[in-house]
Amino acid sequence: MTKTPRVRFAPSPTGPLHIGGVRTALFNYLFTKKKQGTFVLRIEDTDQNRFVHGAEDYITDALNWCNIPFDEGPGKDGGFGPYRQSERKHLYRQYADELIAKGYAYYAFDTSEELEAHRKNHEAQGKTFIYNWHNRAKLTNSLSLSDSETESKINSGEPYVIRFKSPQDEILVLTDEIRGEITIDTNVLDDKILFKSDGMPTYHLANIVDDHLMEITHVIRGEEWLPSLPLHILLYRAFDWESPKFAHLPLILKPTGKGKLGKRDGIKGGFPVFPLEWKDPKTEEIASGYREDGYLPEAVINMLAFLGWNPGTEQELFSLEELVKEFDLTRVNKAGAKFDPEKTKWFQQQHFQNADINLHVEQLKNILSKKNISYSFDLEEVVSLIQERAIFSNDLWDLSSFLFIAPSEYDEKAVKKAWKEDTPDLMHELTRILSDINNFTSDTISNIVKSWIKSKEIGFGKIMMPLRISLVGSLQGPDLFEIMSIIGKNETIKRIESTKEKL
RNA sequence: GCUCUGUUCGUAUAAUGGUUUAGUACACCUCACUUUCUAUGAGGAAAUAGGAGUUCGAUUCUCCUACAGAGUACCA
Repeated sequence: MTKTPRVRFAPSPTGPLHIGGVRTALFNYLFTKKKQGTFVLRIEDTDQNRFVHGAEDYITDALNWCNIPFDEGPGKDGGFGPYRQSERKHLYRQYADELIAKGYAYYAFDTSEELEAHRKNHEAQGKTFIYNWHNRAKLTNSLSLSDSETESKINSGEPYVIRFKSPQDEILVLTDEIRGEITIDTNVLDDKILFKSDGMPTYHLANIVDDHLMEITHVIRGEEWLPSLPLHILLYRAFDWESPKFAHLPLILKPTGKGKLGKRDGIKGGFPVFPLEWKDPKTEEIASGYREDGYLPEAVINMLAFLGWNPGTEQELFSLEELVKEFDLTRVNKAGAKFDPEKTKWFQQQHFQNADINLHVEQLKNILSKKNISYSFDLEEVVSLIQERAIFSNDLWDLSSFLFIAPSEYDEKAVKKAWKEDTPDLMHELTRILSDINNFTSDTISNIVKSWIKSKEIGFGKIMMPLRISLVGSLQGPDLFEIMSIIGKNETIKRIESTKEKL
């Protein structure tokens, strides 16, 4: 009997959460929800220098918008709080001390400058400087110094860090849920700092302590953490704690070129890399977000889920519930995936088409009231007319604005193509025909107008194109007869006549 | 440099030690539909990085090479 999982998403509040982070959160969510487990949000703010105001709110807002809210986290205590590492500061020191007492860690007094000099020195000789068994006896630490020397240095207030004493001559075989076995020689590991001279733990210590204390069963995180896995496993061993299972997700790469997806790629490619819009508090710079660009959260989630995962069937369109049901960590890919903005748009289009029409009616209503536009149409009719050509909610307005506002300018190319010498006369005749129609529905208009055109033995384009220009302003848009029935007889005739005058 | 990880059409991916002419989707091209622009439908082109080995048989397993990514901070 396996216990219900507890997973955590542990971002640091150094800026807006980008879609790679959202995907990590999503995979955690899907994994744990499939087994009725718990999704914990933990804020890793041990580096006070990089703290960005508003970033934490952004993270929770983004998760909520995506419909993957956390069960436990800041403001939602589940008995394992607090959930910000800055608020757990007092906890970590004792664990570092425990490791020292057990001989798994030691004090080190080397300054950053000294270490930097060593690195440069080694580099010049073509070697790599690693702070570990190889040379720690030659450096300034509690292993090379006598106990009294160490004590006096500490008592005199000299700054120090606590380092992990990584073992010598050991081959570690680690298991990753996605990648399988990973082999590593401990001799290439360095003695990572666990506790900084500013009194804060580093990521590694805080992470292991918190995962243990919060009873995390599965650590699902980005591939960039894979190189730290040996250290983390070693730490669990040193504490004599049961280690959670680990899964490292493939990275999301730039759509073109090399490297992982970054903020600049979005600007360059004209697509958002953030779920929500973000305004940098310092530079006032605005980074666009999927929400503000009109994407549905379902579409973003669906797209993200398919970056590095697939259900093994040919189904591509999934609701969140379906994803929860189908998700399986073993079906996650190992290789990094290039991000595809086009495919994202396709997911959006599909979800937009499948969405409830009332949602679109509401959206359009909001847009209209924002623009202060009064109308007398049935908006549901308007939406059903244009829905199939819309991808984003803003398209709803772009595609229907001509219904609400008569065209005042006409597309030049269209006019040149369609407005000929005999057009005014034909249009005049058309208005007379239209005005005689009593039942002004699209079917009736269509029948009457079409048979009139046929009887005149001229091409459809001769009538339909100038008519479209009159009603729409350009040679675009949905079915003309539907348009006429929505805007009504009077408006239709009015538009034809005013166009005739202007052209 | 060193360590780890990875490599199937342009992109995301499926499949299996043999029933595969390697499937699907996006993008691309062609055609159809249409009064126009979309949308839609039908069709097309397009891939197992290279080399060796194991095997009756490898895209699938092993090794080497190449390439790519990540890590290599008192950042997470």
